Amino acid sequence: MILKNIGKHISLNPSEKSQLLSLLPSISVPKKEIIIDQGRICDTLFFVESGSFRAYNLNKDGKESTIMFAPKDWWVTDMNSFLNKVPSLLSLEALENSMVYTLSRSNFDDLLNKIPKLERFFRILFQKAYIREQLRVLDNISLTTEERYLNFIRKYPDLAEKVTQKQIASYLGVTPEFLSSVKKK
Amino acid sequence: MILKNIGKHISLNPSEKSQLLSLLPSISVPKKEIIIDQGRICDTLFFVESGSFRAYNLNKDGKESTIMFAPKDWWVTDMNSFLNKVPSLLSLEALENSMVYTLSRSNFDDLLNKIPKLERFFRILFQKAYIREQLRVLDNISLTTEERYLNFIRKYPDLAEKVTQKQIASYLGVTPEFLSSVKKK
DNA sequence: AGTTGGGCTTAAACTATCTTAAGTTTAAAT
DNA sequence: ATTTAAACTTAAGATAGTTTAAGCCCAACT
Repeated sequence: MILKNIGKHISLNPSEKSQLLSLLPSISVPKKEIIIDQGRICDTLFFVESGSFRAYNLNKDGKESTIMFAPKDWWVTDMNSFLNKVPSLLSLEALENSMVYTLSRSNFDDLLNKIPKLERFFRILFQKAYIREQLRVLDNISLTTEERYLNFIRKYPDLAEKVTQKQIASYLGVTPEFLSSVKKK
Repeated sequence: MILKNIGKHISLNPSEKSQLLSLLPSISVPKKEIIIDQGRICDTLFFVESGSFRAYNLNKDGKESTIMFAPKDWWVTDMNSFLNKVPSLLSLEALENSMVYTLSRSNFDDLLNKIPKLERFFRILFQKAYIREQLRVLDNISLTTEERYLNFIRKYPDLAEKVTQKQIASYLGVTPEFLSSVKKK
């Protein structure tokens, strides 16, 4: 699945494929396990082969904000921590039993040097990630909670069934109580 | 300035530099001129050599939302429109008399093929843009208007003086009246 | 079977933010 | 310099969202 994901944007020969896979050990993650800890430096980039994850931030008052969901076939990490070696702002938790490939920061750097085509792959990946986040910002500053909720279930219908409403509320930036009242309308 | 900007992440030889510059005509843009029109496909990537810009979206009710500011030394476009050839969601307007380099989509593709090192440059550029937008999303869903306003003037002190409060309010996602009352506190 | 805890709903009281509208200040244009 | 339009402020009343608290349902544990 990870090769197919990369194959969407670039094509690798068999030797490059095996080289890549050798630097990407996979691990299985049971439901509720946390693979990125807020406050620690995160030096691993993950690819979700199966299952799904939720990334959330906990503020000083204990309020939880869901930064992103990572369903299968997604790359995920705290990119700021991964790139700049600063403490992570988020924790990443498995929503269900999952399988991920792990790419360490040093292997990431090595891979980009050994297989320069991967620069293009990640360039496109981050370009799309940037677009996605920018659209989310626009949603956040211009739409009502109801519109954002409808957008969410339209864009991620599968996720919407898998996660709790409390988590959806914290993704939208409202309380679960208010989301509940919005849904009733 | 644009060569210095690129030099932050990769190094180009003189021939590459001249090849690059030959594909990046520069234009001067008078204050208030619009160089990206919401609704039209945007096939140009801009680099702000001097001056500054504001990108905003206008919704059906005429409400304006500021998606981003682009001060000098920034790359800017409607990335979704540029990459996917869909109508632009934003208009880009000069805040003052400015100078920009323009890179067309076809020259962009050509350059990346001719100078593969640029893949790395843009990979890093988009990686940082993604991080920035993700932090802004977290701000939007977890902070109060007051906190977001203070963050804004702390992160962009120069911009905060150059733009109107109406524009800052529409960047934060609140009305100018409310921002005014927040400032009074 | 009984208990515990989490997630969902409802409701009341409270706070944040919007809308509208008026008055004032600032900046642009003549 | 005068005029005009836009930006900023203020304030009152409306709507959106939070907080707290209670109750219900369902799954997990004892």
